[in-house]
Amino acid sequence: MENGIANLLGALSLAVMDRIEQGAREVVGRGGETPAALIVIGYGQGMTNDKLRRILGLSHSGTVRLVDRLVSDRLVERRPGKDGREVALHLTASGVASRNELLASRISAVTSLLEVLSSAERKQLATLIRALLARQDTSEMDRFTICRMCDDRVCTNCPLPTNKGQHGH
Amino acid sequence: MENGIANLLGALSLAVMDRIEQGAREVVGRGGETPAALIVIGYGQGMTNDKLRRILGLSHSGTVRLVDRLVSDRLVERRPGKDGREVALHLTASGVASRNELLASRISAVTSLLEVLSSAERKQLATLIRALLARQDTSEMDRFTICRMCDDRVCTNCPLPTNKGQHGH
DNA sequence: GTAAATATGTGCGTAGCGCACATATCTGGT
DNA sequence: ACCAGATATGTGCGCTACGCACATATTTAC
Repeated sequence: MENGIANLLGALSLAVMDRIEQGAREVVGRGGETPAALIVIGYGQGMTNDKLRRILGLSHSGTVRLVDRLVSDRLVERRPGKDGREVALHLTASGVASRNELLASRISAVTSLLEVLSSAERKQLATLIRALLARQDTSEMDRFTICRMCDDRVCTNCPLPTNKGQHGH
Repeated sequence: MENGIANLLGALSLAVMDRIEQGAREVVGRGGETPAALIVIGYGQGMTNDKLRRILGLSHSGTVRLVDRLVSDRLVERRPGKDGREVALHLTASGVASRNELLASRISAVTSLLEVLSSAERKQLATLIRALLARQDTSEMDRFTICRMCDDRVCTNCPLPTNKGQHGH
């Protein structure tokens, strides 16, 4: 394989993430995995502290403190979970609003880089990225991790597989 | 413009940077902008603290402390600059070695994601990314920032322009 | 009914960074 | 030659984001 393409994708990815993270920090006033946490909790699948920890790739205590910050910012509430041990994380009204701003800011940041391409070029690029993602060997948890900033309002059919390995049943 | 492509590129960029940053942390034992600093200093254009600050997008003091860390790790040396105010940053032998490991780790991380594409698909993708980057309106400093992790051993002709705006002469 | 597993919270330390301030050198105008 | 402003670096101090080790509560399995 030729390495030029890897370097180009690395540079583009850095530029994309710089812009996304800058926008996210402006919207929620926090960095690190905090913006992603807000988005993930907003997916609303009865998120718990421990699931969040795995998706974000943080330590347990780091996740607890992250949720502490979101709670002190009045963006998230801790409610009793089904299981008596679990905590069910829910967005407040203000949390939902911040999350929507966050998603809009992210799409806008990436779009500003993409708009120099023609409509046909963007279609080509979309097809290639979709293929690239679809052929990765990702577990369900990997998928949540990669998609932890994704906009569920525009990403209807995610190309990522959820069945890593797929050896037998 | 359709937003699906922006979301896809955002997700891919996140996956790419996750892998690059994880590898970088394993190689140099440090996170944040420290790996990028090591690469930038290695370009060897008589790097100073202040130029580095602008490229990395950090505060002045943050940059001084970052260099302190690199010096205490024996990867960088502070030498007197041409101008009596400036400090000339130079990699030590061990710094050069770490930088090479860092670059190799980055290329390897991105390549592992790309190798599911056919050779023809990779060529298409390279062409599209090259076009996307070439048409951005970037200043020379923007270029250094975007390329702060780039592998100068494989990136021969960078597509990024260096003449932002280009109003008048 | 007790041991192991699961889920959360806490004390404590560290890395990475910014703000405000201090210091040293260079530049330009008189 | 001199002095004000610009330029470049270093420092005191605090904060955010995070991990490790430990403590606690609940559930599951034998």
